[in-house]
Amino acid sequence: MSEDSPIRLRFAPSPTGALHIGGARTALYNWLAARHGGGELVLRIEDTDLERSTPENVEQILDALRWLELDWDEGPVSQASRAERHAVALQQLLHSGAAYRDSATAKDVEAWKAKHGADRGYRGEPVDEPGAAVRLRVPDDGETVVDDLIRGPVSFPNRSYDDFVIARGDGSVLYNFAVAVDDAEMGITEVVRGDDHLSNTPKQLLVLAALGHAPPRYAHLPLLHGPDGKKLSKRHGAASVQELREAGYLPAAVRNYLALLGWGTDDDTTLMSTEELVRRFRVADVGKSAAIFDEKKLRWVNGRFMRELPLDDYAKAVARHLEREADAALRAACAIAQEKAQTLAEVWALIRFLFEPPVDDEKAWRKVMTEGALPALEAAGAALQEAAGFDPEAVEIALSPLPERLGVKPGKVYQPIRVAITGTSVSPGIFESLAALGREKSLSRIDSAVVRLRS
RNA sequence: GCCGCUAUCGUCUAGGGGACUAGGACGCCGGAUUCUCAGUCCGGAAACCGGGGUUCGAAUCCCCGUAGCGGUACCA
Repeated sequence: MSEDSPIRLRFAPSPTGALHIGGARTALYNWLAARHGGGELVLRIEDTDLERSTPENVEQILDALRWLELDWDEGPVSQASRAERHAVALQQLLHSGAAYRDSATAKDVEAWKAKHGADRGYRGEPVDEPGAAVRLRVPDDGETVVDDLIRGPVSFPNRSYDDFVIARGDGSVLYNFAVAVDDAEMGITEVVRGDDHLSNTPKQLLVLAALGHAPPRYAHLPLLHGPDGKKLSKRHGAASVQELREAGYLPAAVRNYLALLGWGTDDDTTLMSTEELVRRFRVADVGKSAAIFDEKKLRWVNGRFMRELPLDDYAKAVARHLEREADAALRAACAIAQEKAQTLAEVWALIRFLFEPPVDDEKAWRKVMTEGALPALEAAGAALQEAAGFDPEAVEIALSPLPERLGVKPGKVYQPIRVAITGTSVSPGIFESLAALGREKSLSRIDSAVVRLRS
């Protein structure tokens, strides 16, 4: 392994829909490996599958990568756009005899296997039909070894592989062929991708060998599973990057959490800046077993990142998520809520009362507005009316003598106030909340509550 | 069926023959912070898939089994 020559990696998603969390992690690992090693990252879109590869799907993936703040040095290169290069390589194999045309259908292959045994790959007969599919000749003996950076050498018996199709009858080329050609011609030195490609790698190695190309180094990442141990999918909640964004997670937190899924530091560090991730990440240190995506831990990581954000950045992130202006009012609101939310989506419930009338939470009202509530609110209103100022300290000075004076526990005073000004029983600190609301609105909301209690 | 990968607390992991009475983190449970919720702090329960080897000694190495996952398309 030469550390001296610059490495070149690629992230090569197929645009069949939104970018999945698994795909996002693969992108992240490629990005971290490239940045760590001072190498280059190429973005290649595997769009040789005609129907499913729509421009919308491609845009969705680019969008997700941009949101994650994972940049690339080259591309996006459309694999389909390299069709001419693929055709040249295909001709080369046809001429050398490494590949041949075969008219066998899937059914024929099945029948062949029924006859020859399931442990033996299909071997066809060359035909002289221009419209027949092209298969690569696979040796009957020996084995093909994938020297995996994560798993070590993994060998596959050649005879268990079919002479697989590398080009359709119409001349369009198939995945395992296109990938091998592209990786070689684009000068990729490390292929970091999902485990689901491990069994396909020998085919790519065979193509590379037939073409006379040296193979890149491979690293196959363990797959990501949902909480039920099955492959991650829509039914597991937030399964795509888009959903993560909508759920109010911070890109930096997502990067941190995703990095930890399958990779850990030997000193148990959990929270890391992206710079630290880049500095410490090594593909060879990635674990071998599948990991389960646990949104609870992501929430915790996200909460930590949110609390550490400078107020300005915090307000901007909240504003973007709420699609509002990051104005002074929002900043002030964020200031009292920052310690309490784990996701951007949770912030609004905490600060809503500053922008809209109290919410209608009947349950909270019934629970809090009991006998002692009326006198408490009347006393609070009077005290706030006379308060020397209306910053949190002044509000506290005005209110703190009330519990003792009324002979009740503090909660009996503060909770009714909370419900009166916010409509519900959960909010930021009561003094901060009152101060942020302002004297006028605070008094009028307390008044309204008093009126309602009297009726 | 065939080929392959994987297997430490519920989850993410540390561990690469003796330092392991198996460590950390999330989550969970309990306590504290006497304004809610959250946060923070303290404490607790919780794991080496099973069976054989190798070795003075195995979570660590080997084999078998079991389970999970992946591949096996003229999909990517």
